[in-house]
Amino acid sequence: MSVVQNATRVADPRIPGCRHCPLTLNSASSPDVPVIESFRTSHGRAWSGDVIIEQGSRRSRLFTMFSGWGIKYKSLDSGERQVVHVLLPGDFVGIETCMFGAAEYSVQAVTDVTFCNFDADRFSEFSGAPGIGRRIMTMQAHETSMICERLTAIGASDARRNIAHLIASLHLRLLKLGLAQERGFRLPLSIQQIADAGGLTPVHVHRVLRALREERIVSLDCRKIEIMDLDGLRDIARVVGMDFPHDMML
Amino acid sequence: MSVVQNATRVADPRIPGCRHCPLTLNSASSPDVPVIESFRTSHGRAWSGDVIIEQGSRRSRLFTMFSGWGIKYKSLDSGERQVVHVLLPGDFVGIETCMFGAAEYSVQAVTDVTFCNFDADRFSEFSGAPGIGRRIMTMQAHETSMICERLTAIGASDARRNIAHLIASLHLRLLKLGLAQERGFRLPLSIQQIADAGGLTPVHVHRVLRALREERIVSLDCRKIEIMDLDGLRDIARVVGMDFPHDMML
DNA sequence: CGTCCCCTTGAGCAGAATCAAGCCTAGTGG
DNA sequence: CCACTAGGCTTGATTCTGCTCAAGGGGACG
Repeated sequence: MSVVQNATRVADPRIPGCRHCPLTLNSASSPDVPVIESFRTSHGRAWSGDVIIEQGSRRSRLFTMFSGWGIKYKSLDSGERQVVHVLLPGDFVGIETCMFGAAEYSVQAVTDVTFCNFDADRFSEFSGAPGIGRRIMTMQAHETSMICERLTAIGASDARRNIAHLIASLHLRLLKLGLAQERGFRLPLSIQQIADAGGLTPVHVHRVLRALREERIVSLDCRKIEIMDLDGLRDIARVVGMDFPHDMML
Repeated sequence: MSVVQNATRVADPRIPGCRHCPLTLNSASSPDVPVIESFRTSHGRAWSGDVIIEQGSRRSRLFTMFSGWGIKYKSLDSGERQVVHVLLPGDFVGIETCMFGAAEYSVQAVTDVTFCNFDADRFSEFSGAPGIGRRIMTMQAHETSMICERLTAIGASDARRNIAHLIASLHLRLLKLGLAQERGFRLPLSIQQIADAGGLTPVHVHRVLRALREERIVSLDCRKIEIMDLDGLRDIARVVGMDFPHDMML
């Protein structure tokens, strides 16, 4: 769980581009693409467990996830931590470090991860470029919307809906990325990380998952989610607002 | 608690402009201001308890709070609701209704409220205008950051820190707006609304507040917060990251 | 003066946390 | 090749934080 120092500069010629990145997605012919490309600096790579951005750091970073899973979390002095967002391919990371000059969150690689770096020092030039600002705004709004759903699932629901919502919303995101089947998907988060995302203890998460398995809704085994009853799952998870899939406005 | 239909069109010549609005704050001489003004359509007004935006509504709305308090919340079918953000003068409301075409949250007036409307139909033109996109992005990022702090206070803390954090962060925001004293401020939220913001029950909120009063930290009486021990309050409330006041980058 | 609403307080309950132990797998070193 | 260790998952027993239910009190308003 060491802090990555030089991941930024590890270029990997095998990475062709951000297939999933909403910055460029479905925009092959857009005039914005060359602009975006001109701010891309390098590719990076981190290993499972590495802390890619450390809360409190004054270093600005900006990248899009290319492959793998990450978590964005806040730590408390008490040792608790709250996972605020799960990072998947395509996610844009580090805007706050550019805007506020310091990292409000830590970012940790859950699996091995590859990402595409942007020139954080030229963020304001980048975000001010015609067309780009709106793309960033849209991704931001999308992420905020997901965070609010988590907030609601944690604050206004019991552990059962909380966990169900976490699974259902990850499933939805992965489906859109083509990284999940209807029937299930690989969930590389540890029970501890799931607990940190749900504001629960690992012990209790386990009990909830066992209950959901016994009810033949979902089961988690060997880091794989098997969805036995998708409708049932979504029914438990339902947070009003999930009815609006808010497709990207790009 | 009726839904406001025509609040949008109630112009009030007494409202001179958005004194607190970060869209225009400290920017009297900026070339962006005339652009911003050209998208302002009217002033609005709503009364305590009015629902200004109703979750699920397909009507796009865009306004900045001019005076008064509001809450932005998500409702669940179970009848629970989660307050996601407390709206204060200067806050920019409704971006999601413009971007996603539907309201993911309800917005309710806590006190009587006045606000400045923008032309929601021309949102994409507005946000694409040079200089404006970045201003909106910054406000968005700022709000998201506050929501994440709430998420952390709710998910990774006990009720005591949760409530302390709510009070301390409102205090900080109000101080910046010049709407609070060091020693206290008016808090027009009902216990029920505080509970909805904290993911707690009114009964328990009350008990926590009583404990905080008995410890001579803060007391809430007649909708007024009296801060008896500011350092103590901030110490309880501490979420790492509150150390970075992330001043507006405008 | 009565009604309504919200705040306040108490008693009892339950959902989730804590504590603690056993298990399984992967990794390490003899 | 096997013994040993470490970390994470699983489970049970117990504790406690926060919820539910219920009843009393006080201010606003008709």
